[in-house]
Amino acid sequence: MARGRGPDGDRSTAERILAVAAELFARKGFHATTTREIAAAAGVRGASVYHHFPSKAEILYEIARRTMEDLLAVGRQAVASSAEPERQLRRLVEWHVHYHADRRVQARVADEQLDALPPARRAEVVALRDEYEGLFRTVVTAGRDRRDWPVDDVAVTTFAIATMASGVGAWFREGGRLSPAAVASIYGDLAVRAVGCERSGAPLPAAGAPPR
Amino acid sequence: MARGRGPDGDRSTAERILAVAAELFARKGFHATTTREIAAAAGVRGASVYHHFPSKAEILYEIARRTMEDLLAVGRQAVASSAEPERQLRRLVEWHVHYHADRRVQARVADEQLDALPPARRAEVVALRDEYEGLFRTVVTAGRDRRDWPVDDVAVTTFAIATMASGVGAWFREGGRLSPAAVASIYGDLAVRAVGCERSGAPLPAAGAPPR
DNA sequence: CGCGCAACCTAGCGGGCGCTCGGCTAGCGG
DNA sequence: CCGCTAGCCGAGCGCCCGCTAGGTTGCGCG
Repeated sequence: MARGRGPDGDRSTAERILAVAAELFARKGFHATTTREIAAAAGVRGASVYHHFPSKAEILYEIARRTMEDLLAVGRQAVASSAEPERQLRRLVEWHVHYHADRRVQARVADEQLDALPPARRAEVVALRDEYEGLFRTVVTAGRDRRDWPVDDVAVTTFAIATMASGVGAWFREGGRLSPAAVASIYGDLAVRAVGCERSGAPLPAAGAPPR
Repeated sequence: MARGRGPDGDRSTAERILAVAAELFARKGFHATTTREIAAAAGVRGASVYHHFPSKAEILYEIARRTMEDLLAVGRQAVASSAEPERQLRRLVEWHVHYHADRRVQARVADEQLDALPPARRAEVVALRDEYEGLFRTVVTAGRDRRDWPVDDVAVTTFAIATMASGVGAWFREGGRLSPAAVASIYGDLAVRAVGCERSGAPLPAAGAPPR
């Protein structure tokens, strides 16, 4: 039967499990969250969770993989949106921050809970993450080589900017003082100034939402 | 007896427990670490741990509190070392990074595992952390008001810089390509440029180690 | 209608967890 | 030389974890 559907129950049970598990993993961590809690939050009994997922770890994997795939797609479009390194970096950071603000729960899980995955699954997600970080590295390298950004060390600088931009997930709350777009713009400014390119630059045509 | 002491056994058992627990908490997280693992790594049996600490959570608390107290002391000296906001910010970031590189295990635990503490203990450590973050906020505010740094939003900027500087604990390894001082200097540059103060500035008399 | 199966349930297994109990032992003060 | 105690241990308690077995329900469909 399809009991979960209808006016009150939203989406399918599997999707509801993913949503509430992400919330719990983000708030308490993977190991501190029990399958019974996930089940209760999703409105089913413990055993029913295992009708949709083979293990607790696979729930985490599904959340993390989807999120990294989304982020990678957004990042690729950010880089493709211009040939100018400064614009590429600003868009990368803005969309990264925007995504982390919009979907902060999933993004935090994907950033912080990977160590809880079994090695093979962890490797899959880390591969996606490395590919994503490669976008930042490429753009910073291009800025240094073609636009003379005063970047001491590409690897360190890249990682520092990515870390900074991900940090937004730790404090951002929907409906707070600042909109996702406003926060994204602030982080974009910080990033382009940090790498030392001169122009303060108009914050791009629109600091708008990432695609999808 | 004082069995643990001597040529091979280092320090007291209590200190050894704190050291190996920090290592395990940093690598696998608090909830994924068992008291039996801590005991084995410290060279004692499980029951002996409870001769020195009343609970696993109190071990985490001791690590986190000590670390935040150290960091706060270092940060206060960084601010006191100059009256010029740019120098204060650079020193704050450099010493923060240097500390995170030198004691990355403890620092990561203090940054990332606080949610595992019981509420009262968590509040104590968070109070120290808030005081520490206040140093950054004060310096950024001073730079904006007295030196016209183009800071859009003090709270967001402060948090972004602190997040960036803490991120060094995720990748730094002793004996790698860069020394703690070199990494600290790079992060110092990134921070002062990010807030938009003009001078590239000599990297201060010495980007040396923090006190203590 | 009545079969098949997706969805969900109740009940509970096996195991590892944090932690405790009571006892042994070595070194120290008197 | 004896008694005290800090330090450590073996044994194990009680709990709750991830997960499973097997049954029930009711919709989709021929």
